[in-house]
Amino acid sequence: MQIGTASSLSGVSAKMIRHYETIGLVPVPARRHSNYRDYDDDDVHRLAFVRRARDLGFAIGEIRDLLRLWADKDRASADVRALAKAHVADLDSRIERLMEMRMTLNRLVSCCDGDNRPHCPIIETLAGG
Amino acid sequence: MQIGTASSLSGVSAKMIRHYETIGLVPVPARRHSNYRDYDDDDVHRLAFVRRARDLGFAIGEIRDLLRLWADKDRASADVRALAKAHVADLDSRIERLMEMRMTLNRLVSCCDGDNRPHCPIIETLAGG
DNA sequence: GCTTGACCTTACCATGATGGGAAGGTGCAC
DNA sequence: GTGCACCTTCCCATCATGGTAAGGTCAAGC
Repeated sequence: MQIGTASSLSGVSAKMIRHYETIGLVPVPARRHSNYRDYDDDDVHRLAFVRRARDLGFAIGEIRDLLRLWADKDRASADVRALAKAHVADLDSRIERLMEMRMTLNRLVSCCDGDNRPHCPIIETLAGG
Repeated sequence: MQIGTASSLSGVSAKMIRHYETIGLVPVPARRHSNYRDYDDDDVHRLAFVRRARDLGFAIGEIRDLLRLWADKDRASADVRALAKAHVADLDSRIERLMEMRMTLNRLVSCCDGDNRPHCPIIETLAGG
């Protein structure tokens, strides 16, 4: 099938499919005599795998590892689990950081009158007041 | 003062100070005859403002607005408040998205034995199983 | 046979915030 | 007068993604 078909079946844009190919995340597909890329069901399956991993926030490097583990029929599930737990820890710290921002900002917002007068604790805090 | 001094006083790297200058976030400073940039306390104050806003997760475009509001002595605090609330909403959706990822992943991790055997619900889920 | 339109190809540029490095100028202290 | 710390500009890289331009391919319809 052509890249457009593989794209709609996998949920990965044609642009990104080509990109994943150039960075070596997915194998180089066969070409027809038209020079069009030619994908099969396995390719689509792999692309859908990548998309799901991206949806869970895994970075490209981690997805590379996940694809290797997926292909390795003798893998230890402990390896996958460790990778996933590391990613959860990463998510945790990002969430915590964002929540700190939110808490600080919410505190400032609740202190701000929000009227027509210029006095504003938000700006004052940013200004180092 | 030189850019290095302004950098340590404001907490913004010299690299980023120059960057903020080229994108017009901060004004072009005076130059000495050596062609070195020359900053004063107001510049440092503004840079520290930018850094605090960045620390709260504001994007450059929002910081541009905040700087304008800061400079406008007749601003309505409601305008600042609205900007901050919009940013809080943005933080909320990012947090929610990350928490969804974390929840899904944690569920998978808890279903995974994490032993030497290859069977792994994490990989299977990614594979669309 | 020729046109039209949908698809494909590569190549380049952009985002946003930041860092790295190269090649070279400035200025002060010893 | 040399060495060192600082500065300058310019270019490149990240990460994942999108856009656009210029051109090739192919099938359907006239």
